[in-house]
Amino acid sequence: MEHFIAHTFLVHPHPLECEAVADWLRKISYVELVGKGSSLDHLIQLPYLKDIDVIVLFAHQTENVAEKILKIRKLHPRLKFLLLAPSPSSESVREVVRSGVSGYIVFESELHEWELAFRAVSQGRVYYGQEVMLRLAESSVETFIPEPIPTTKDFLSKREVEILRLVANEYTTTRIASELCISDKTVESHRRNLFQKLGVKNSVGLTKIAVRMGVV
Amino acid sequence: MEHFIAHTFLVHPHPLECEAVADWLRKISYVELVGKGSSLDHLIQLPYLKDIDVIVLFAHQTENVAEKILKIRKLHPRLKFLLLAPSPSSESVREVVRSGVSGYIVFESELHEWELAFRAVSQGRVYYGQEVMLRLAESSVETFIPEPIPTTKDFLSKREVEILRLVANEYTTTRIASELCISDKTVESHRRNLFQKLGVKNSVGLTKIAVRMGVV
DNA sequence: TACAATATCGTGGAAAACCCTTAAAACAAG
DNA sequence: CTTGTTTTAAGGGTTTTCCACGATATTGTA
Repeated sequence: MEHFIAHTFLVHPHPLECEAVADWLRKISYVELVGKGSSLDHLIQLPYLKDIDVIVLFAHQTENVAEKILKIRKLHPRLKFLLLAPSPSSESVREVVRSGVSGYIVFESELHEWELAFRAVSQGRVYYGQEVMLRLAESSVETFIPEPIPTTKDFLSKREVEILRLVANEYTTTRIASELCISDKTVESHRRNLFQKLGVKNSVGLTKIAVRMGVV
Repeated sequence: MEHFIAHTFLVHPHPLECEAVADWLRKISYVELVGKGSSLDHLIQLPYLKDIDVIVLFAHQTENVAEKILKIRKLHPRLKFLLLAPSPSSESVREVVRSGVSGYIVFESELHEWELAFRAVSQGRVYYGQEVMLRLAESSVETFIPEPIPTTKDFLSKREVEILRLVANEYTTTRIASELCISDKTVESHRRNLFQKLGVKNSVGLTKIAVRMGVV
């Protein structure tokens, strides 16, 4: 049982593999595949673009990908991208991440990692594979921390971020309530909504995300 | 009420300030000042060196400090250093941190921050002030993550680290118990010991430390 | 203005976490 | 072989979290 349905669009340059992957995606309970195409260009004139949650993008070279993503994201900032690509170079990884992809893993990733990445992305979090992280680490830290966060923050309301911060600061529900002058029950509601939106099931999960988001 | 007593040695190059700071330290309930000196060199031939928990080190220039610390730590790896120093340069910060100081804050830090740093260090965690972190971020990431961790891990037993990992992975007590084939009560014991050792009061706190330690 | 998202507050109940105390076996180090 | 730490465990509590159902007011925006 999943708490969410991700309306997903698949981009894969090889028709056969595109089809195969599409079928495979359709079998996943929380994925609703709304379309597929061989390149990002086909995507732009789609009428139902704004109903899409996640774009799963297979790219064999990351040359112009970053700017295309940037262009699309400018029109539809809520769109999330999960990029599957070859092991990146330190130079390319930077601009790709800055373009605002929410997830970035290499082709060689295990199914398990794919799952993790997809769930993270479709729930508004970010996920970078080990190889990507390594390259990012070689590049400057400054460009790496701030960029991917906004997606997540936009996804949460102001109040929710506030609650998230306090939860991750070891405040109890009661304490948060009195701090914000609202009812315990309201705090619980927010907390529950956070669970749902972030796809975790308790405060420990929230805390890890809060750390990753940098709200603590 | 504190859960710990930190046997502390103070190093300050200026006699007057050394005396003043020493007195100030003595007033703190969980500090037991076991000695003071004007330089690290005085420290090496101390007979009771291995009964010391924390060395609070005021250093106006960080030139040779790193190697001195390294030398001392080689003989007494359990010794923790809290370094008070001027705002560091990107070059110096790296080697200082690599020398294994557990805490590093600037002279200008507020009392509040001093307290945080001291508690962290004496409990085997690490604490770097904002300024230090910034400089570290400018330097490479790789050199920054791994070094300070071992102190913390030494401080925890193997089993405790294991429990910590599972807690931070959103496992419930019952789940952990069945995973490790031990009683719920045992898991609770470990969890409580972790609270005590790490100076936090719930699993959210543990989680944050686990993330910092890199066990998740 | 109507619709969606957000923020608010509730009941009731089950599960998990947390607190205090005690203590025995296993083990390493001195 | 004693001493300290780790790992194990239990009884008997309180508090907090989490879940499953609501419900109403506010706000922003198409």
